[in-house]
Amino acid sequence: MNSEIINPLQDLAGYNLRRASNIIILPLEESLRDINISIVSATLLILIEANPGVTQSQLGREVAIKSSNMTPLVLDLLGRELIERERNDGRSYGLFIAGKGKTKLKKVWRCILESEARQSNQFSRAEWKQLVCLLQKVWK
Amino acid sequence: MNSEIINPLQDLAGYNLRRASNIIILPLEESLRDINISIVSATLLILIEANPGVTQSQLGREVAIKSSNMTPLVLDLLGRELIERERNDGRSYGLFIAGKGKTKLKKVWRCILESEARQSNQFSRAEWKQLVCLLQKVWK
DNA sequence: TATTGTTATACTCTATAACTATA
DNA sequence: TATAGTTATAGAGTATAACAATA
Repeated sequence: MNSEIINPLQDLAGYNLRRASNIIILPLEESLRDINISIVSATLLILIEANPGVTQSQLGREVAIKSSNMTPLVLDLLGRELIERERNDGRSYGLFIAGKGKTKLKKVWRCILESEARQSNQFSRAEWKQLVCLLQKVWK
Repeated sequence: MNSEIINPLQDLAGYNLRRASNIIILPLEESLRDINISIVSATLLILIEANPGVTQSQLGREVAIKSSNMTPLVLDLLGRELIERERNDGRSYGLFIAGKGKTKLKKVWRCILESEARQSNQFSRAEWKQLVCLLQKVWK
């Protein structure tokens, strides 16, 4: 059966945001899976590279991950030698990209930029820019 | 510590879609929680009302829920007497809104329209319409 | 007293596989 | 052989509470 059904949600921004988000995120998650990293861990690597010495709690605030959930994520990245950490003081660490992490990041960025390109080429450059601009206005 | 960190993802459409989606969905989920229903179940109620007699598999195709995950959702709605179902043939059911479901749907729609209004009033009507239009172009 | 990080735990959402019965 | 629905199970992702060490 392929009959379409009526969807009263289809003109709501919230619903369309969710669908559009999924249509971009899910294939990206799949291509990241091929290089053996989750989208969350990939995000952490990118933020650590851009902010050498960042702490777990700073990362958590930026991407809305609670400290109790951050711990296993960071331990996993440490165990895979993608990042390193140094004591700042008695209670916090500074996080840094390790050698293997730099290699992984190149692959991560390739996946992300391919994902972005895949979507954006059905839009004019002006449309794409405005989409990003409107989205930022929604959440900022 | 409140120092902002650098985020190289902030101009990517995928990242902004996810952030924007969350900023709308999370408060909506909270207001739906107050009336004791999840966003997924609320979506199902709305689709069942708009398509009386719809089957579980049709619903699943529309909102990308696998049949194995649909079963407990439908059983829950049946158990709470929000929907009813009738045998179509030996293997499928038609789903219908029950009396309690109609009452629940009024509350659900109030939550959804409030959520939509909360967000849209920082945009001009033209901007909002274009946002929805661009989002539909992303996923359709 | 507030902050950083850890541990343990639970709940939701989603994914897979094996199954039944029906078309 | 394909479809509709069920069951069981496992994995993410996220939530809370309690805790130790430190500022």
